[in-house]
Amino acid sequence: MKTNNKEKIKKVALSLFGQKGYEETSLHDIASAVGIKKPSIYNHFAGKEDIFTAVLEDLLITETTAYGELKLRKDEPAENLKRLFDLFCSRLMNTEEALLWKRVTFFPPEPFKDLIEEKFFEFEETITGILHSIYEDAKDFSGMKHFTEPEFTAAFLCLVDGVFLEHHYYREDIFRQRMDASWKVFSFGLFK
Amino acid sequence: MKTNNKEKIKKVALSLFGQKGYEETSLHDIASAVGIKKPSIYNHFAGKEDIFTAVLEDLLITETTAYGELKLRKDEPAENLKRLFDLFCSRLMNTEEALLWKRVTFFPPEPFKDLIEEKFFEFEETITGILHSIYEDAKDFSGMKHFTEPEFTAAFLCLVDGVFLEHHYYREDIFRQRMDASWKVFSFGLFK
DNA sequence: CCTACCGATCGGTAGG
DNA sequence: CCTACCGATCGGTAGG
Repeated sequence: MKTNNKEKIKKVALSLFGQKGYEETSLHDIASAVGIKKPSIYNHFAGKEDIFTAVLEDLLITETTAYGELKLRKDEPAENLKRLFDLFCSRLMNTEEALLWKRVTFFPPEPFKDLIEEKFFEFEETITGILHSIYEDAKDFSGMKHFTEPEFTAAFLCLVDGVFLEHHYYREDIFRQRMDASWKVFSFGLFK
Repeated sequence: MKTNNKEKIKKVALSLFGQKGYEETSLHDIASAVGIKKPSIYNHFAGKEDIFTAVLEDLLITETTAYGELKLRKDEPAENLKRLFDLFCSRLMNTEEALLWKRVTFFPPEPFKDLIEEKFFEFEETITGILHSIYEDAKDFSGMKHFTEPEFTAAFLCLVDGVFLEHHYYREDIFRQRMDASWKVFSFGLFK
């Protein structure tokens, strides 16, 4: 049984950076959660910043893959948009990645400001790409009111950003009610 | 000319806590921005936590006052809702309080979790109260589609939460476009 | 309001 | 993978 402490460190760091933040998580915290002593971390990583970089890289791959696997159905824009919304909400509620992603996109630790901004726009392009396909279907679809693609995209991203933030504030049952109500008004606004 | 360093300390702390966060702001940072040495802070406050508590208290008073002064017009629900939305957006863009409020509601420093949660619900009640008056006007108003009050409230709060978050990500010109597009879809959803 | 100092904790290194 | 240690920085105190 190989222990593979390098993977363990990344896993623990993902969790602790998400819960407490980068600066508030010490290498001692990480090491003791893994079951080793602090200096042993340096066998696997060049330092604390190196751990963060590795964790963030894994996170982006995980997220991009998850959205890339979303199956869209031809000529079903309303259905497709709902699927994207549901995938977003479920990842938000069920993955450790979401917590760290929320933290670092909102309040990036100083040394990583540029890196995180870059990753943020990379991730947003993935979502924007999916929205583009859906819009292409929807613009000729009689069921949708007239919106430009930037309006369509902006309104959807604002909806998910609102949901994203509220997931942080409310208990799950209240959160679900709010999510449903917001979706209802949004889809009433978008579709005839 | 009285220097009034106690007020200076609060002002500087509001700004630094907002920009860098509570844990990442040192008493040395605060003191040197005020133009004094670190131990002199203890003439005005019992410690770092005491400064934070005082700043947060002032912040809540400022915000509650600002929303309390919002003038609503009888039987103009759509107009009133837009005013509330605009007040929210303008405070978001123009006050230092908004940055600190974003930070601490989203990722409260450990020692203040309970205090901040309490203040959060207190502030939300202020907004919910305003939305209640607007809904009372709107529910008999033929221009609004049928939504329950919880749906109405949830959808509005999700909209402003989305805007709140996006203000952080985008430059002002892009932010304004997104804000306008989101409001457009939202109001199409709410009103006939 | 200051200088001088405290114990604790941080990321990181030496050396095995 | 460990023990033992480093210089820097933290919040806070003594004493004037």
